[in-house]
Amino acid sequence: MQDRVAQRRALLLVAALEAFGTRGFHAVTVREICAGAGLTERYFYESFKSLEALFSALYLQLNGQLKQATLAALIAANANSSASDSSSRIDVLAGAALRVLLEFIRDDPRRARVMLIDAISISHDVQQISGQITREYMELTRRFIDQLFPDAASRGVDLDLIASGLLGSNIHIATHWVREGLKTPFDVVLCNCLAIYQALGAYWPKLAASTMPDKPTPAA
Amino acid sequence: MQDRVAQRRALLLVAALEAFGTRGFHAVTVREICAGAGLTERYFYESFKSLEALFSALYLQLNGQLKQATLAALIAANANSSASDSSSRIDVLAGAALRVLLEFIRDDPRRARVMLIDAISISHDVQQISGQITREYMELTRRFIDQLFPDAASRGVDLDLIASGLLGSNIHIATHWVREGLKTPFDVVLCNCLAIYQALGAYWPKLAASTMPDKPTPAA
DNA sequence: CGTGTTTGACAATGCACGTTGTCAATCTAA
DNA sequence: TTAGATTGACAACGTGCATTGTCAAACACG
Repeated sequence: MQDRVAQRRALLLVAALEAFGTRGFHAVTVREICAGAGLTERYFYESFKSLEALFSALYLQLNGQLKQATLAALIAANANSSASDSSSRIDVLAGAALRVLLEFIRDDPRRARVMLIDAISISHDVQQISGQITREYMELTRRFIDQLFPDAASRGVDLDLIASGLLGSNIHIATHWVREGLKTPFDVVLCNCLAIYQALGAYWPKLAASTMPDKPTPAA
Repeated sequence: MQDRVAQRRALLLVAALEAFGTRGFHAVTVREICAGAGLTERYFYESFKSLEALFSALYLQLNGQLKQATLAALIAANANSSASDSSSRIDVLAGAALRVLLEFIRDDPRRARVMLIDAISISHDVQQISGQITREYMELTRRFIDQLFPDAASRGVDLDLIASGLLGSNIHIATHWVREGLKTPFDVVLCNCLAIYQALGAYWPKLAASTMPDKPTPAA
């Protein structure tokens, strides 16, 4: 009965989120997962080839949820602000995406451990997946910037790097937030994440205008 | 002879950088470390209680080097630019610190794996250390901002969060850089890292002036 | 020289885990 | 009811590793 198999698989994923999300990937064993899911080892191998495979499945599941929510929010936000200036479109679009991300983490901080911390340090296979997903988010950010400031591809400015930096700032702020027990109010976190986008948005025209002046290069 | 012990310890640290920095902490065994160092297991336990202890020692060593170089560069840069406006002091100070960081990574990318990737996902003990060090860098960044823009502690702006974000952008850009084989030119990476600081610096006065307006809050 | 310490190679132990297998209990369907 | 599939508890095997121990060679120094 394939229904039953899928249900067990789902149970395993729930147990995986609990185990990986609280103790971290490398502190978890197959037996623990099975105990958490109320199943025996046999049913683990029924659905997953290894712990890594389970982790990958969980990671992909979480990312699917987040991506779907993000895209939905972006579409909704875009509809509401089609005729605004660049500055307030940043507020609306980046704000909507950031809100979804932070809610996703706040609603279940175990996700942060899985998606933001462990995913990048496990085996090569998982790093491959995480790298791919990171690139997707970078691409989203890059297009976002590119659309708002078509003149941004000026000399010396690398949109991929800026996008990577923005992504990194979100990731780091979110993990730091979780690590401190979410004690900083949600809106404060959101505002300050957004402030970095806003600052870059405000600064961008200047960047595009100037030729990115050489900095003093004291003794390489 | 205590000289000999210290020398073996140093050999182990060299081997640790190679092993941890290329294959990652969890893919490394005591035996591999010993083989890499040309020593036998006994001398491992002579200097370290466990692989984790070795990793911690390596991590602290690398951070000591980086911190020392960073502070030296900041002092030197500060001396050269004591009488400039805020904007160019950002260029000089943040540029100097960023240059040191990126050189540190470029000169030996294995350090990135140890310091930026693995350190945050290993056992609780190591995470404690890494959290402490992260806080140090955040504190440095925070003071840096605070000094340049004393009016920055305005309503809704959390300097810790901004500092965390800046740190995260540097970390993410650096790891991304390494992951792509350092193919992006050094100066481009530096400029774009710096651009985020510059953007925030330019944006800060506006932030402090306005009351951090409420963003539209579409369906929390 | 020769004694005691340091070194190097490696065997031995023990543990934790992944993985597969056994077997009886339970459920399903005719 | 009964044959066959499904389930659950758990034993069994093999592996890989950390950690400790053995022993002989090399060395340091009186």
